[in-house]
Amino acid sequence: MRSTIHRLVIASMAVMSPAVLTQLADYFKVLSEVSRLQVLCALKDGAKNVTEIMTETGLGQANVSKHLKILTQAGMVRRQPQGVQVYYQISDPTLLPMCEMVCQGLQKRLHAQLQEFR
Amino acid sequence: MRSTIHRLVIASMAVMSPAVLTQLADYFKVLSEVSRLQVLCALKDGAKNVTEIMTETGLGQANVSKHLKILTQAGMVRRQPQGVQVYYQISDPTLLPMCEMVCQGLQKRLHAQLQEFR
DNA sequence: TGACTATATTCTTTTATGGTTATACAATTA
DNA sequence: TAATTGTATAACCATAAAAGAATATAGTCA
Repeated sequence: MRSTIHRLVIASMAVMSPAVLTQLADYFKVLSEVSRLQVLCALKDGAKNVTEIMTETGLGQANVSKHLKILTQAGMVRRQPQGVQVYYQISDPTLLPMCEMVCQGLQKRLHAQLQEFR
Repeated sequence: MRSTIHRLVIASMAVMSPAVLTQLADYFKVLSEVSRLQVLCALKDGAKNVTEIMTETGLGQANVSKHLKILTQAGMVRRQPQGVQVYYQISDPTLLPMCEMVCQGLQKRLHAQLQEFR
């Protein structure tokens, strides 16, 4: 039997207009690049400035700056200038739980595939 | 104070290898296209064949077929041939709850932005 | 003001992908 | 077997975007 939350989810998906789907797609597109996920991981436990993010991720300066702009515009990170430096931190509280949810799903799927070899 | 689940999530993000990030990015990339979200919405309450999906989404035949292949390879939908027709249905149970979670986040963000005008 | 550092932006190249058209393949029926 | 219907694939074009190099901007200090 389907849980209440599951039925609610289905109901909400039923009424998704093209505009909402576009926003959803845009959100996922931001997360569909390894470099941006690396940047988010670098910010997992607090604010960092651009240089720190560069060294932690190994990405180039222009690259990091561009990705940070995309993440900021998507509302996922918050920008905080401090003198010459600019600190960024994750601002979207649903972001990490969602990534965790997806990872668990991927893990389960691999586990199921593994079972088929036995 | 941070909740337990939040700390667990942070802990798991901390150990994400490039390989895992790549898988995550690939997963999100599949969901980053409006057409594919439309297809998933068309399947929200049960299996449909390709023709039915075409009429519900308004997408072309080749287009739908390609998107369904991508969704299938990503493990999000399951393929079931029935004679000449091929039925597809959502196979990833975390998919709809995750979309719902993101939509609520987007909604909250817009609501907060709206408050700033008052 | 001038020099220096940190970050942002512009430009270019390259690659990836969505959509369409045409074609191929598979299953059913005459 | 031939014809028809449903689905998949191939080839093409157009667009989008990621990465790097060069340049611009902003803040700090001498």
